Formats: sequence, structure tokens, C-alpha cells
Amino acid sequence: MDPFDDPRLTAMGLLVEVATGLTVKAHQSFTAVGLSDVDFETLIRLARSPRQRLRMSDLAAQTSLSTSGITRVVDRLEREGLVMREACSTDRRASYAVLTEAGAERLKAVMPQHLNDIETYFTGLLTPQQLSDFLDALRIIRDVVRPCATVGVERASSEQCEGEKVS
Amino acid sequence: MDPFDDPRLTAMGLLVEVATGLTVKAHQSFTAVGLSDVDFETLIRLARSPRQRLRMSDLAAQTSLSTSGITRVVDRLEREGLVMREACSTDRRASYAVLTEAGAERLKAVMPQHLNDIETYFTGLLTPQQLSDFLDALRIIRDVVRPCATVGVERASSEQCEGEKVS
DNA sequence: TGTAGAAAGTTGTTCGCGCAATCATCGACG
DNA sequence: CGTCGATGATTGCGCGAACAACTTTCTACA
Repeated sequence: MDPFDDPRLTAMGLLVEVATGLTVKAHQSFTAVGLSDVDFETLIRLARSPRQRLRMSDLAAQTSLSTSGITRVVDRLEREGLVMREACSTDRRASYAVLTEAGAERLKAVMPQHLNDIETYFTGLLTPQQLSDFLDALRIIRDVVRPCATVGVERASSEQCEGEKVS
Repeated sequence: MDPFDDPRLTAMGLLVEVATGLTVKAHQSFTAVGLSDVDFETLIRLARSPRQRLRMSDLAAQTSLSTSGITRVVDRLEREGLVMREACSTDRRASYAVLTEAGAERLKAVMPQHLNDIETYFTGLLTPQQLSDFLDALRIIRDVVRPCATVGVERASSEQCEGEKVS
């Protein structure tokens, strides 16, 4: 009779509701140190990339923001001194966004609270076995909905820094 | 050495990545019938509520949009004839957003594709046992991060429609 | 009953993001 | 080696949402 109570719909709703709820919790910690959600996302992606750098377009691909969005986010972060733009030595069209020391410091400042939030509202609520299974399931889905989430990491790690180990 | 590769951080990233990815997939189906993501969210919440109606503020609470955001979304949907505003008989400050027949039809139009997407990119990827455990975990987290996700349902179902079953 | 504070909803303002157009550069092909 | 399509990044523009201020109405308390 009611075509709108399909269990798949409920499952989908549950998933986005949880993700949104956790995002809201995290948001509060981010604003406490003067970062927006996308600021944090951008900085953490850089921090977890080889040599703390990523090309603008790779950053866009990883964050599911548009390239123009990334341009403006990096503009803002650069004004605050949290990232630096650096020219690519092999492709004059491209440029890297590089995490600065200040950017890393800012990240370190939020990290304890942020990790505590995740523990309190997510990982700590499940048993180790539950959590492990949960993450396995997430990975299965991630591999299907997001085939290229690790774009750019091999590039950044393999490319030589100018003057460093000059072949 | 690297304080940014904490497994909790990875877990969080995985979760939001999956949710975002699925949202993007759904977005394509929604735009095909002329709905934005929030349009769909709003309509489906109304459809799944008793008497297909919800007060503006309850709608805001359920969708994690601000009340001003809901005002404008309902403005738009009302212009398109998908919802109707209706005065509350017991509180002259409040008003209901009510799903119209056209709104229900629009929802029915997207539903097959949307359910198919969910099946393809989410529920169908896991075994029944995996899915069941996954949803259990989600519910555990949801209950903590979103204690009042069902605001307004008992109100809408218990309140009498004017002229209907008068006392 | 009258007044003060809270709550529901709308509106003005601001800001962030996506889309499309643009510029510069790269790679391929004749 | 020159030309053309493709790619990386940036900017103009418009839309959509949050925040705060405001209006109306309700509720509590004296």
C-alpha cells in the first residue's frame, strides 16, 4: 500500500543520517580552531599525502569538490598561511598545494578533540568485531562508488623534488 | 611518527566518503525528474509521515536544514504544486507542509531508479547477514548522534484534522 | 487578566560552491 | 616543427543555505 517504506530506502536514510550527524559533531570541533569542514578535509588530505602535497585537480578529485571550489579554498588557506602553492617542475600548467608547518600545527590542534569525537560517537559504540565488520562493509561499497579515491598519491611520491636526488 | 594516520580518522573518512558517493549517485536520478537533493529529502519525509504532513520546524529538525532553509524549499515546492501549506488548527503560529498528489506522483516517478541505485551501489553489495549487521551498527550510532530524529510524528498523527472525527 | 519570555515562521544579508567560459600549456599527429 | 584537441587552473556569475533580526502568537506566572 505505501510504496515509500521500502527497506532499501530506510537503509539509505540511516546511512546518510549517521554520516551527517557525525559531520555535525566534527564541525563544532573544527570551528573551535577556526576551520570550516572543507578546510579540514583539504588539510588532512594534504597531511596524509606523500610529501604533504597534492595537485589542485587531485585534491578536487579526492574531496569531491569542484576544481573551482578547490581554487578558492586553497586561496583562503594560503592567505591564512596554512598551505602554500608550489609550481610543478614538469608541467607548467599544474601547481601543487603544500601543507605548511602552520597548517600541520593547526591540524594537530584539532586532532585530539576530533579523535575523541569519533571515539565517542562512532568507533567506541561498537565492539571490535562489529567495528571490523562495519569497516569491511564500508570498504566494499567504497570500492564501487568511488573507484578513484586515491588519485595523485603515486604521482606526488614518485616525482622528484627539484634539486632533490637529481638523477 | 605521523599523527595523521589514526585508524579512527580512516574509519570516519571511509564513512563520509561512502555516504557522499551514494548521495552523488542518487543526485543524478533526482535531477532527471527535476528535483534537488533537498527537494527529495523533504518530499520523502512528508510521504513517510502520518497524514503526509509535518510542521515546518519538525521538517527542519528531521532534515538538518535550518528553518529558514525549509521555508524557502517549501516555497519552491509549493510553487511547483508538490506540497501545500496548511494552517494548524491549534496553534496559529505554526503551519503544516502537506504532500500533494502531484508530489506523491513525482516521488513515485523517481522511486524505481532510486531503489535500483541503492540496490546496485549499497545493499546489493553485501550478503544479507552483512547488511543486517551493518544496519544494526548504523542504528546504534544513529541513536547516539541523533536522539530526536522522529520529532513531530506523534503530533501529526494524534492531532485531529479540522472537521474530521470531531471530538 | 495582563505582562514577560519563549517559540514558529518569514525575510534581509552574506557567503560558499558549482557551472560555464577563459587562459595557458601539454601532447599528438601530420 | 607547426597546428589542433585535451588538460590544469582560474575567474564571472547565479543559486542556495545559514545567521540574525523581526513579527506574530502562545504560555507561564503573578
